[in-house]
Amino acid sequence: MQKRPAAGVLGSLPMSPVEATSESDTPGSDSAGSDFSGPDKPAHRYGVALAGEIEARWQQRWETEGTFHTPNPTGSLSGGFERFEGRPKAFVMDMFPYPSGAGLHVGHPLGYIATDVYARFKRMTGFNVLHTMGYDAYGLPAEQHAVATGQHPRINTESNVATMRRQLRRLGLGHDSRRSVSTTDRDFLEFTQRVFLKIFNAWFDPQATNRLGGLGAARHIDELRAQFIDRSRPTPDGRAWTELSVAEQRTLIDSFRLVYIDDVAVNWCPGLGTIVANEEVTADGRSDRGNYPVFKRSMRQWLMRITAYSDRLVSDLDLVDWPEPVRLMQRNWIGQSYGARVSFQVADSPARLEVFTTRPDTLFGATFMVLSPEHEMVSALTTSDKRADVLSYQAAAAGRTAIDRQSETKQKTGVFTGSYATNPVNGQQIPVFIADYVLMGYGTGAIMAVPSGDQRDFEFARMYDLPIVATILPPDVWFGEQGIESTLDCSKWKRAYSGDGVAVQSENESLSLNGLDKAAAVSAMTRWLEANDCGRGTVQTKLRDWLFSRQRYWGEPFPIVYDEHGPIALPDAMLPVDLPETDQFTPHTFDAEDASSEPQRPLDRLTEWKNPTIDLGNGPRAYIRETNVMPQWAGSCSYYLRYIDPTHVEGLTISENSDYWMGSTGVDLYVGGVEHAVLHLLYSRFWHKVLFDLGEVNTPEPFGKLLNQGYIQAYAFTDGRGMYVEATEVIERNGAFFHADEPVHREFGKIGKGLKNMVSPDDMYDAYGADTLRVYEMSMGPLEQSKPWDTRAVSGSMRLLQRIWRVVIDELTGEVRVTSDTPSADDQRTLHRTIAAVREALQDLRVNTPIARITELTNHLTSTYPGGAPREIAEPLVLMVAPFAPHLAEELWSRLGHAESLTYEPFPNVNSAYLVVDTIDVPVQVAGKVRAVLSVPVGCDAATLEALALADEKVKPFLEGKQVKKVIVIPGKMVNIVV
RNA sequence: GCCCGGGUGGCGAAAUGGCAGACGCAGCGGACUCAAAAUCCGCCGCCGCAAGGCGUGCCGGUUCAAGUCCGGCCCCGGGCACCA
Repeated sequence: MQKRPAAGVLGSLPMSPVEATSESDTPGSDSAGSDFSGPDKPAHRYGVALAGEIEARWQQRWETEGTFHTPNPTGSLSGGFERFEGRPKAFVMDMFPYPSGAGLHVGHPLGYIATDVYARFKRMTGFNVLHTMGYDAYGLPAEQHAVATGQHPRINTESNVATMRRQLRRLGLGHDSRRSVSTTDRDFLEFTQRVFLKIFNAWFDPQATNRLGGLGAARHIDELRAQFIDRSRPTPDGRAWTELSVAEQRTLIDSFRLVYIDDVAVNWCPGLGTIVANEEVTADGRSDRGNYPVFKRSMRQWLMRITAYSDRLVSDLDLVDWPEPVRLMQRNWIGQSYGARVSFQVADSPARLEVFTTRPDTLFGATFMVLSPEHEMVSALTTSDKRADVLSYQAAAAGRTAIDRQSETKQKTGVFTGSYATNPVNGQQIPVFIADYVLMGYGTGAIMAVPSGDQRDFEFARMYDLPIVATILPPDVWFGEQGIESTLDCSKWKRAYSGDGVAVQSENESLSLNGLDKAAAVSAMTRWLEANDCGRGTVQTKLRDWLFSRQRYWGEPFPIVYDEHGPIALPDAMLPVDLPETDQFTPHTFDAEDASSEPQRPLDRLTEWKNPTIDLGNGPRAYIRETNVMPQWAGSCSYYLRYIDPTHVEGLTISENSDYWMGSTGVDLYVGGVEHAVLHLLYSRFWHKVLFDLGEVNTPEPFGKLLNQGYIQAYAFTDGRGMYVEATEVIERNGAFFHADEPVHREFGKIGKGLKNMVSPDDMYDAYGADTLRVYEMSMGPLEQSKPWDTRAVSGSMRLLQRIWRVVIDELTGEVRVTSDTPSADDQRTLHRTIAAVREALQDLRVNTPIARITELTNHLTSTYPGGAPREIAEPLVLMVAPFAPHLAEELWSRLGHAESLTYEPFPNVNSAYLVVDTIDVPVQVAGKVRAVLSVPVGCDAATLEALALADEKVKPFLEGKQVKKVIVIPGKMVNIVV
């Protein structure tokens, strides 16, 4: 799930540099760290050494006691559930990471700390909390690393997972380690294959009523077969089911499945021996890695029918509490447009050309047609005299990638096929062109061109001197902008008019749109098309079915074998289909220019594995295994369900457990980077909806609340040659920056080794401790916001923890020094205001302001009670800081005499009696500017306030020589004297 | 080009339409110290000696009152991009 470029770069590093960093001398630790760890400090001051000791001790105790083991209602993890009976649940998740070999930098844990703070707060407010962490461990970087080193990817992957687990353990995250999964674990692989088979053994019935009452639902494939058998659904050619051969039956059923095989256009890179994703192709049509040519080719691939769910994937976005930008991105990605399909009769031919248009109301203005160069009917439509032109245009287009085409100038190109089609509304014969501005991947790959209403068509028409007919009357203001008189003579127009307006020049014997506005014209035309059997209203989506096969080694094998008729799903009992052991994970590569080469998948070479003899119920027989593997997204689609029942061996989960943890709205909090706003979250929602339709889960959406954490960025420095220099060695002098006395240039960017501004959490553990890192990251600002890392500023968080320590512990003796004194009313008021603010903010996942409130309370205590604060205030303070700095809080709680971990200790409650005050300050404004502050009793009425304000000595000078027009009094808030 | 998000001190940031800058970093001054560090106390938006004036990207509006609401612009960041 790692963002692609990062995974690609970081994943291929030969070893974990983090191990090396943390054991050698760490930049920054000597300058910043020694401030807190020098030899002359009081013996029991909270410094980095003491923090490290406390943290290691509590991490050990949590592990030994299973503090964060969360019980399920039933099954193998149900021990201790009684304690939570009747309590609410909270399922708190991070997007799990790809275990990169480069280890973590300080930006990674931001979200993990935030979910941990929230999870700990929820535990202290009575919730049963499911919180753990997994690893998305299949994928390309590990495979590339294996290719480079000859070492099996599993070895490297497992060592990277171990490194990350170690780094995260030191953060003190309250994860239930029993539920921590890696997608490459054998159990998890089996789980993924089971989910795959649920989807494979399902079809989408657009007529079925789904569980939300809408139309369209997945059903088990056997129900489709039953419909064919009992003839409630006719076969395509009308024959009875029993009259079909076994092969025909299989092919028919397979064509309905949610997972199916089809020919699709892919980016084939012979030099790499693999298909590459669109994002991996450079602007000049070469591979991102290796710089080999990439060819657009059609290949047989596995696909998932995600487009069947387009409507629900859009409409159910209303059911989730997600950031609006993410919902928008999903809607745009799915890209539904409402319009019509229109069918054009080809002249002198029985063939028809179908197009999609969002503007059927402009059909009278369609004066030519354009097909994508790859359209399947191009060859049939091309007349012999045009064949040479068409073929050369097609060849030129094929040699260019989609990206290449787009980067071209706006100049439209195309060629005439020699054929004409009939405009169904006016019988005109209109020429058919091919042009690469029409994309094969959208709609039908063909358009009706309305040059008066579409700028692209307009440019094309001008280029090839084609007629332009207005069907909408543009408003006068539009003509004004063009600097021309209002006219329907489009030869005078400078551009197409695509806006709204009244239809003109749009009538035939049975239809007139003239005078109608756009909406009325669209619906009138759509009705006419349907009545005359040459079109219908439809919704077109940009979303394509999901290309699900990869020609690689390090991924999940399909639980599929083939016999002579096609693919067969293996039964659950034969799962998992393990990835076979081999030392050849390199894809076979070809002459980089050989576009006609065929991919040879790594698994194809394992002939013994590929050709098993299996008994599928009719005796042992030879089969051929599927040798594609699943894409990396597969492992991340359903992992939240595995967290629920990590040891369960039948089906997907125990339904009682998934019902309990998913509740009515799904995962209660899902935190991750916005880079997954579309693909991961869309694929995951799709799988979940299929499982929902099939009754495997009972929420329509997997993730009820989503939050995107921002990035942590850092300054980077370049020298005179433009080379990056080690950021930790740069010195600031009078606003300028120097590295080894040479001036350097400061810029701002992602943290990482590339920019030589890497800051690892290990550096921070060594210089300050994990609690300080946690507090600092939470105090930096709102979680959603990107913000710059500043190692210098970390010391402020350290100082806060030192002061909290000092509230409870005598630095010189190490003795607890809280008193049994009765706190003053002022203390109580400060405390309870803090509690109220912290509780309210944490409910909303605002993590920075509670730290400010806790700081204020701490400062109040250290200044009021330099020798030790009242226990009645100190204990709630310790509990409030616990979600942020859990090790420190546990240590203080324990020293305060509590035997149990504070994990489930109730979070302090607000006693509103302490919030009551008898006097308040009311600002007095004159003409909107504050001139005085009145100290008045609570409940002071408006008349008294007004009198006090007008009589105030500070106010009087501003009233001199002026007429008081009006006095606005908001009792308890404000007095404003208007002059 | 279209669609989002955001512009507040030297820096990170706070602020149900009601005292702009809480809290922290950096900086300055003081206490302690032979000294330094650490710690503690104080100052810390800009202009001004002061009184005071000016300040939340810019211009305008609504309101007794605008960082906050409305309209128009500018800049920065992100997403999509010949989608018919």
